[in-house]
Amino acid sequence: MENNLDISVFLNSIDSRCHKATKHSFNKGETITTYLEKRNQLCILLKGEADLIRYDFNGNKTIIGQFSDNSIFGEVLYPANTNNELFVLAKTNCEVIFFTYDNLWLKCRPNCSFHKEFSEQMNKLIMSQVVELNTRIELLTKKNIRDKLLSYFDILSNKQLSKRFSLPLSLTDLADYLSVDRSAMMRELSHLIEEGFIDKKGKKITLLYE
Amino acid sequence: MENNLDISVFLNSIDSRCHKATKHSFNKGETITTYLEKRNQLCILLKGEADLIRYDFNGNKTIIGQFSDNSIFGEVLYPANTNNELFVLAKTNCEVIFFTYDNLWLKCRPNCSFHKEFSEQMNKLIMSQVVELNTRIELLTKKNIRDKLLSYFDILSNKQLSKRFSLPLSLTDLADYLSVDRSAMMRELSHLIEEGFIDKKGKKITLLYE
DNA sequence: AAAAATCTGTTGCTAATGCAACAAAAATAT
DNA sequence: ATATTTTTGTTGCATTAGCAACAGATTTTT
Repeated sequence: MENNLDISVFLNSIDSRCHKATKHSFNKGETITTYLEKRNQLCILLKGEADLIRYDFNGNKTIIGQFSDNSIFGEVLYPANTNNELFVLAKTNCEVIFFTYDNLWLKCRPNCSFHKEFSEQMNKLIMSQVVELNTRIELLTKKNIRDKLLSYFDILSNKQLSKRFSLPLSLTDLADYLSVDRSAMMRELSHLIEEGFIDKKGKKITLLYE
Repeated sequence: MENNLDISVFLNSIDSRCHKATKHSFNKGETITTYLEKRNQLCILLKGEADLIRYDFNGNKTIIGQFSDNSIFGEVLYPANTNNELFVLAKTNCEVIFFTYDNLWLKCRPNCSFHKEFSEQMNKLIMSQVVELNTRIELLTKKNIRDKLLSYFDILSNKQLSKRFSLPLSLTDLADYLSVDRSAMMRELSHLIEEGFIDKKGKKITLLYE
């Protein structure tokens, strides 16, 4: 928590301390960036929420990533990918820092104090991003919707230290996050309720087992 | 490539330059580490191949991660997770560097030259890990086996700069990586061949479209 | 306060996928 | 060189999950 504050303070100081970084604001609905072939952009979301959207060759839209405060994203973190169009869309008003990857590790001057701090903070930031990604993979590798839901609830329950917790996402977004059909997920939710595994009142979920 | 060499040289020097890191060797089949509640371990695989294995409450075994040279892994990169047992198994003989996360960012002394370099190299290492993870998520979020396979082939084709390339994994491992049933994947492969999308001779795949 | 957009909840149908089981081929160990 | 283990390939069957479509509730916009 304290750590999170530290990082926020640091991130908000970046653009005034380093001329290689630029800050931009976006309104809800605007496109923050597209992932093209140049593969050199790295971004930090200072404020707001944004989705990484994929349109595949069939024209299907999928939300493949969801970003909030202190999330990092950008082309450099993605595999070169020919057949998809990827772009980041502001879900709410956003503030974003942009870097060019090539410049990232070039020091302004030897022992530049900013870059030293930057390098350390960056490590923590990316590490927590890795935890997020591994969490998602943990869920995506479950073979059926029931296990995906139960594992997801389990993680939330752990995080909020209670068998009773509230969903941080809309059910529509949750279906995207777990990469399953929304209606199929709703059906499975109903079954879990019928069978007495969980209780659900709006966004409040209670685990009834163990 | 050159960059990779740099990193390897650096990584191999770690244990002689920092007393907080320890190097261990493992034989094929040995358990490198288990992910417990302590949540403080970070590891770098210097040499060899290892799998991150999950046994869930039903006793199902899944390979949820595959590591090779210069991969980083360990509890700190994983969500706290009660119901699963996770451990890393050596697929071949392995050399591994172990850190305790708490110690990671504590400098030996102010301006310790090792930790400066470490911090920078670590950034690159984790970033490439993030690319790997995003690649996997990109694949896992495809709704059907066909799209998973075609996207995977696409990425390989891009990487090896040719419509003709060879699979770096056994088909069994590939099914695990894509998190699908092996026999269902084999069936889909057959269909892709029948329908003339791809050609397959052992591990050599040729894309016949576009 | 009304209109528009988004989210929730449900259902029928169908295709896709997981599971079990087995045999042949290939790779590894003895 | 032979035995053992792992990988590949295939099939039938049952279940799951995707898709399409719709209505009511809720939220956001005007």
